[in-house]
Amino acid sequence: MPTDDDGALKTELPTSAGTDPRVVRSRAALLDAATRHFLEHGYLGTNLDDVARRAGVAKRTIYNVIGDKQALFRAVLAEAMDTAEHYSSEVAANLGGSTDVRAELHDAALQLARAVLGGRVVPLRRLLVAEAHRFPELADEYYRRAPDQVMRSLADALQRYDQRRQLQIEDPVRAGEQLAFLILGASLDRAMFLPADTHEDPALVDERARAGVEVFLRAHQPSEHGTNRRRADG
Amino acid sequence: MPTDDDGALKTELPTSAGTDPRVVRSRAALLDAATRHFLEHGYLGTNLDDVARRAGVAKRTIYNVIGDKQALFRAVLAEAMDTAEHYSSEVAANLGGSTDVRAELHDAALQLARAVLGGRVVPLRRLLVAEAHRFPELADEYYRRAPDQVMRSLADALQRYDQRRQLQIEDPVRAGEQLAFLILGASLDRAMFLPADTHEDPALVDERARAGVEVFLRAHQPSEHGTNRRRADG
DNA sequence: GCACTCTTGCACGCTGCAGTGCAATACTCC
DNA sequence: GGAGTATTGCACTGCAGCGTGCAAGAGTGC
Repeated sequence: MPTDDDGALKTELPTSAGTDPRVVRSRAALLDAATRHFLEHGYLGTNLDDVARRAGVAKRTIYNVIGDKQALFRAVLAEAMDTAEHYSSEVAANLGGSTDVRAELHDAALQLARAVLGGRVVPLRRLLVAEAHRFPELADEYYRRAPDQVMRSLADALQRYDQRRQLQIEDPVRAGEQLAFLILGASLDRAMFLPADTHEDPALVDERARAGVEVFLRAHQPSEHGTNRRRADG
Repeated sequence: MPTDDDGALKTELPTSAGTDPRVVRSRAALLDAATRHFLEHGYLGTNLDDVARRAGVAKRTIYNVIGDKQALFRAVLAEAMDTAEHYSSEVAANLGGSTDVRAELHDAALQLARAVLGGRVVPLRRLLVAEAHRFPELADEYYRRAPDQVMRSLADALQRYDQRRQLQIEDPVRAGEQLAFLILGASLDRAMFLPADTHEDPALVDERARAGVEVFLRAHQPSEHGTNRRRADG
C-alpha cells in the first residue's frame, strides 16, 4: 500500500488534461478560493465575484475554465471528497497488523479523531448536510466514501479480531458503527454546531477517543472460559 | 416538575400579548409555513413571497406581525427549540424510577431514537448546522437545550444507577455521551446526509438503539465480587 | 519572433428577492 | 352598527448576483 509522504499533491490526472499552464494555474487558484468560500458561506452564500477576486483571477475565467456555479461547486467537492476518502482509507491501513488489539485501536482512534476534528472535515460535513437537498447525490457520495468507508474498515478489523478470539464480536458491521461513534460521536456532533473558531480542546477530543475505545473493549472482551454464549441474530 | 399532558399547547404567553385574533391567526399561519420553508430550503433559499403565499397571507403582513426575514427565522427557531427541548426533557422523566435498569434504558433508548429520527429533528439539525456561521447563538442554544440536555439527563440517571451499584460508571458525563451516541449516533449521522424522503427502515433505527444499550450494559456491568477497582477521577 | 490561445477588464442584461407605501377592504370588539 | 385596527393587493425601489460579449493584452510553445 502506497504511503506517499508528499501530502501536497493533488489528483490532477483528469482535470489538467488540457495542459496549458495558464489553465492549470487558474483552475488551482479557483478551486482553492472556491473551497474556502463554499465551506465558509455555503452554496447560496458564495458569490462568484468574491471567489474570482480571492483567486486573483477574472470572473470570466471561471466560466472559461470550469463552468457555471454548479460546476464550480461540484469541482470543489470532487477534490474535497478525494482528500477525505484518502484520509479515510488510511485508517484501514493501520488496522489488523499487530496482535495488540488495545494499542492498535487506540492508535486508530486517535488518528481518526484528530483527522476528523482537526482539518476541514467538519466544515465539509456542514456544507454537505446543508446542501443535501440541493445536491443529494453529492451528500450520498461523501457518506459512502468517507464515514461509511471508515466504519466498514473498522468492521473488517473487528471481524478479524473476532476470528482470532481477541475480541468477541457478534455483528461486525454494527460493532464498527458503535466503535466509530464511541470514538468521535460526541466530539463531532458538538463541533458541527459550534462556530469554527470555537475549537474544543484537542486534549478533550483525544480523551473521548481513548475512553470510547476502552468502553468498547470492555464490552467485547472475550469470555475467559471460552464459553461464548453467542445468540442467534435477533 | 410539571408534566402537562396537553402536548398541543404552545408557549404563547409573550407572543400573543396583543390579543387581536387576526394577529394570532396570521402569526400562527406564518410560523407554520415559514417553518416548512426554512427547514426545507434553508435561510437563503427561502423567499418571503412563497412563505406568505403558503400561509395564505399578504407579504406585507409578515412585516406587520413579525418583522423582517431574520426576525421570522428567529421566531421559527424559537418555537422549534421549545418543542425540541420539551421532547428532550421527556427522556429524563422516564429514567430512574424503576429498578430494572435494562428495561428502563431500552425504553428510553427507543423513545429517544424514534423522537430524533422520526419527527422534524433531523431537518432542524440540518438547518442549524447549515446556518451555524450566520446565527451562531441559535446553534449554540439548540445544542444546549436539546442534545446536551439529553446527555445530561442520561448522565444523571447513570450516576444514580452507579450509586445503587446497578451499574459501574466512572465518569457519568462521559458515559452519558457514549450511551447517547451508541443509541442513535449511526442512525442520526446517516439521516443527516440522506434526503428526507429516503427514510431508513424504522426497525433498523430501533435495532441500533437496542444494540447500543446492550453494548453499554455489557461494558458497565458491576463486577460480581464487589471489588470495584475504581481509579481516581482523571 | 510568431501564431495561437487564454486571460483580463469592463460593461451589460436579466432575474430574483427583501423591504416599503398606500388606499381599499375586512374584521373585531363593544 | 360604528370606531378602530389589521389585512390585503399591488406597484415599486433598490440591490445583489449570475452569466455573457468583446476587444485588448499577456503568456505559451515552437
